[in-house]
Amino acid sequence: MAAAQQPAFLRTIFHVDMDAFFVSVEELYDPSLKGKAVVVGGQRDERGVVSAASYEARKFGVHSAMPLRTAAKQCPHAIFVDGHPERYRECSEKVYKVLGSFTPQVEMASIDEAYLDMTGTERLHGPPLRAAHNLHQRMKAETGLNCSVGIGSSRLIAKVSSGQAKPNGVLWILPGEEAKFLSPLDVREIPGVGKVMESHLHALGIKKVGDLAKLEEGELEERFGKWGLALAGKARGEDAGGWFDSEVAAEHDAKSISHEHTYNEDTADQPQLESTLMRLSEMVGRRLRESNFHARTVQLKLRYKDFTTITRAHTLPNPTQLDTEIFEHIRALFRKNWKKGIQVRLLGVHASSFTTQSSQIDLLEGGRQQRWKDALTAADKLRDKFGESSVGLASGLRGSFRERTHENPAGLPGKGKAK
DNA sequence: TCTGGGGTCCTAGGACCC
DNA sequence: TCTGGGGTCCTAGGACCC
Repeated sequence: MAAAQQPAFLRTIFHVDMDAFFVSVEELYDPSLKGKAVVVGGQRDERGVVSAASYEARKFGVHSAMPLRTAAKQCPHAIFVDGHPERYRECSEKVYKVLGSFTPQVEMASIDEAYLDMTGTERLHGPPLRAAHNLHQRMKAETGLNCSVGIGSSRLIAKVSSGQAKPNGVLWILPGEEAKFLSPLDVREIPGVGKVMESHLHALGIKKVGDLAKLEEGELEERFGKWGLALAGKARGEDAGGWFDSEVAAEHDAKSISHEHTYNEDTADQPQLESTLMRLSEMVGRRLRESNFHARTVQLKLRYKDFTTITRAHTLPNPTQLDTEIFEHIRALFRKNWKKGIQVRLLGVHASSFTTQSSQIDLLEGGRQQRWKDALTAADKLRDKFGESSVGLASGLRGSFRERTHENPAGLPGKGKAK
């Protein structure tokens, strides 16, 4: 019973969503962008998609995930800006600090949105609307950024209402009014309903959340499985199952780490492709070491010119966090699965099935691995100090890496011959 | 339209074990 | 003799989110 999964007490959840976050951060660095059509994510002629668009640009139909070239056609006068992830992370931390001063129960759901469990904070902050308006003001004063706040009795209601409050607004859905609030909205507004689910529902004549709520739970389950059942609960405003059901600010460990690269121009040049895999393996290995994870499974992702995409995984007998080991397996997967001569658009390296320690390695192996780990940790530190380009096991693109790749196929550090 | 990069979760089939 | 089934691990692919 979905209803039985609801907590016995009434919760007050805030969902705080920053308005056009990337664009707003760029405006802090360059105020002349204010009020203009701005597209963040790359230049107008580049391969890539829109990360964020200003409200002015949205008037011309530009939205995130749209190809940059399409955006340029729809809104020729837009200003195109490269993204600056460090800036966004920095601002996100400021946002987190402001939220944390209202309650310790803060969970960043992504770089620009958070859930707050404000249950029982009335004596400190007053009723929800007052708390939300204070928060809203403080956010502007301390970060220079606008946000919208949705308030509800579940994460779902809070999330959907912050969406309805945009831009720069606050919306509180009173307990008991959940179904009434959702009913006139498009099914697409429900988190988890994407393009595919939407068209399935449309095919059944279901356009609004209200149509969904009228349907038998059993029918939804029969048609869409576990998902359909959750959907029935969502139509009533319940956090039906999965992540939505978890407590706000519960700890979640990362489940996977990955890096991928799309070429500006497709290529079938093996040394170039393998050098990219080396670089991606290094990036993944580095992140594993930073979080002290060892991965049991490594996965190659390969996208051809025609966009057909395959993934090939390999599970290791001993978990690893070493660049060279990751690369060794990734390269083997690549050589086994790449159709030689066919142009490649994207490569990716993915690590998962984490353990906190590398399990059971014999002493000799262990000693060798420890020396590797020391060498790599030293390299990580150098990179922190002098930048990404200062240390390369076999990194870089084109020309310069080619010789290195040939003479040092395993990308081994230090002097002497590989092998 | 010509389609990024980083994630999470789900499904489904096959292997293997009991 | 004929016919089981559950559980877990692994892999591949896909929907979805920001």
